[in-house]
Amino acid sequence: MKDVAQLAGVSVKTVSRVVNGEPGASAVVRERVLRAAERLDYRHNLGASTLRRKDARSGIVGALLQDVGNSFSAGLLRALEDTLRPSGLSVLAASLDEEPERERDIVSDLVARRADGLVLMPASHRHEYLLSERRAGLPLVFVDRRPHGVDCDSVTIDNHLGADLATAHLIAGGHRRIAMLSDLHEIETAQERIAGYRAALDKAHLRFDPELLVHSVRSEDEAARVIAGLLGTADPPTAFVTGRNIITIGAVRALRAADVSRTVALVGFDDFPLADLIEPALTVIRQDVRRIGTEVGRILLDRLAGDSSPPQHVVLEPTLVRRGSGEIPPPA
Amino acid sequence: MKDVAQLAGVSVKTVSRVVNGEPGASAVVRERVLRAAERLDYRHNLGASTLRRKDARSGIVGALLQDVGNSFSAGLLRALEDTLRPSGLSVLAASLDEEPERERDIVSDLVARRADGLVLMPASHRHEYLLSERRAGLPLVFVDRRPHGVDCDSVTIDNHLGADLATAHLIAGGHRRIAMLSDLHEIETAQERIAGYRAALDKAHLRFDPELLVHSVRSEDEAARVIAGLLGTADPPTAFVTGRNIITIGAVRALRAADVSRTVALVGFDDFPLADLIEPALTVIRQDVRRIGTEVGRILLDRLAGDSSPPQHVVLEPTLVRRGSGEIPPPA
DNA sequence: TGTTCTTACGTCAACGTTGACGTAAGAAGG
DNA sequence: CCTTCTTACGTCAACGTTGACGTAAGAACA
Repeated sequence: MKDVAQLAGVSVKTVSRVVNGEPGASAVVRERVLRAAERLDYRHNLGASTLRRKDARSGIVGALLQDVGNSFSAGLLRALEDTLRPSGLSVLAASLDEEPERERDIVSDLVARRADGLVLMPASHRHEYLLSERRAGLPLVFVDRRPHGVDCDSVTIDNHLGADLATAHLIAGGHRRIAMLSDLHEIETAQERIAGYRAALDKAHLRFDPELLVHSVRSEDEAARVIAGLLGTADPPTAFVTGRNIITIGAVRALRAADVSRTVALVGFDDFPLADLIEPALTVIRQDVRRIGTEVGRILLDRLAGDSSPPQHVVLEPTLVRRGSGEIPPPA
Repeated sequence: MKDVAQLAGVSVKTVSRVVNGEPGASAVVRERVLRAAERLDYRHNLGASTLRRKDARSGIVGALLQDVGNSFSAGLLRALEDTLRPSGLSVLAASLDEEPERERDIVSDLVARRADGLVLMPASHRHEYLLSERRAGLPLVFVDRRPHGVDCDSVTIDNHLGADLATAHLIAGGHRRIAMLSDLHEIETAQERIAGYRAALDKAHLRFDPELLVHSVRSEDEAARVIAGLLGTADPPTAFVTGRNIITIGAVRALRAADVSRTVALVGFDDFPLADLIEPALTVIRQDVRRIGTEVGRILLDRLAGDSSPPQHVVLEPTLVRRGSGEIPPPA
């Protein structure tokens, strides 16, 4: 900036004015400054700028997601980006892979970077460590999972309802032995889905069989193995509810492998691209990822605009999408 | 920092030493400083730190991708993140949606943020605007598309080969009327794939029929419409090559709708989750997304470590994955 | 014993920028 | 004509941090 000022024959402050489009610089000077900046390949230093400015917005929002490579996190990231960029915010994305330690590290990095806000799909279960950031006024929006120990905004879906819908749908179709495969038990979302499953059984006065509930299924392969095992029992389930997209995929593979994909029913949690094209088309509980991301972005923007009302907890309702796999009747 | 220093009864410089883990602070003082920092909720200001430091690494790498929500960009982003984070780099991701203007805006934003490097899947066709950044030493790695007008590293796949493989595979299967649907014609990648398609036809001495080549297909729906149209002609194609994942999906839908998914062959460019589960399973040209991302990350890290050798142009070979849809023979 | 080295600090300026404030010259107003 | 206002600048300090350098006290050594 000093060099530009010298070349243009003005003071640094005038260069600053021109660069920031502030008034107080004549057209002639403005032109001269811009040419000098051009000649010297001058680039504004945003870091120095935000350091000096009072309102000091870094223009960065951190998005700590489960895995930016999977369709749920990726879709969320995209919706978030679309909502925030028009306001000049950039999104710094990170994958947590359910590792609480990573979460802490990345949060502290983002705090050190003076991120304007944080979107968190937490890997940890307790969030007291965020209290001081909240006190300092850092906007914080939880997504997909609720905050525990810190009072902040969140956007989640009604997991209980989703699993209930899935299970009840199968029951309505005549099934009485319905197995459920669920994600890591430490994840609250997974627990809620299990609760929804059990609630649907209860409502229908069906006995809960612990054999039919397998939790902490962590991979496609594991899901496939579990299903193969269940199918091999004396009194196998006639339908499955799968608690997460990768589990659903593992389930499809296992049902195919056992050649029962047209005779055993399946309702998956989470929709994904092509779910309607596989055979039979997958009946799923869909969460509107785009909507979730947009809500998160909106809340964040409101907070940044100064909204200091009490934390909101937006709970979106998932919907049942009937496509075939969930409408297979039990054997007569 | 000043406050921490005062509370701990030391100078700011000592606080700085403790915060940065530099030697020259006794255990007692260190402890006192840390406690004071804790008490005051002190957070290190990375912006100020990098401003002052000589080597001034911001720790940010920009990733300008086509759409962080689609599986290709998302997978790339994830691989990139995994490669860069161990070196303390965070990834700032952005979607370009094939809009050159966005690309410029975001690049200039990242330059102003003093990003340590840029990963670019460009929407623009000429890249001279990056010359000054390169001169300034900004590491720049193009991915999926080659740079034009700026000399920098790139990681691409051999698109010509990929389309050639796909087409030749269909020809070897007996097909003689093979249609190709391709992405936006301005995208070089799309042009290369068309060239590969034509080369395969030439090698087999098959006449190129312009009616069978449709470019600038931009959406799933458009792909479906185009295919429906082609199937309705007097001498319809017996096989399709689709130049991109969303086109492939549109094609699957159209073939299903016309009830010819088991009689018309299809080879898609780009693999995606579940491609093996649809019926018939999709034969595709697969690019190893993980590998691409890892290569990009590696090059970037090398450059940041001081490697100033001439730009590398890594070209990875895509592979044909036979699953069924591409092995359907032409009607007798 | 004096000399040199080491350790553990402190002081000060600078990184690139902008807010607060000052000022000179011309315009506007009486 | 003088006064006041406006415009177009310039000066200076400060944002939070760290590099360069200084120094006092004790350790090590001859």
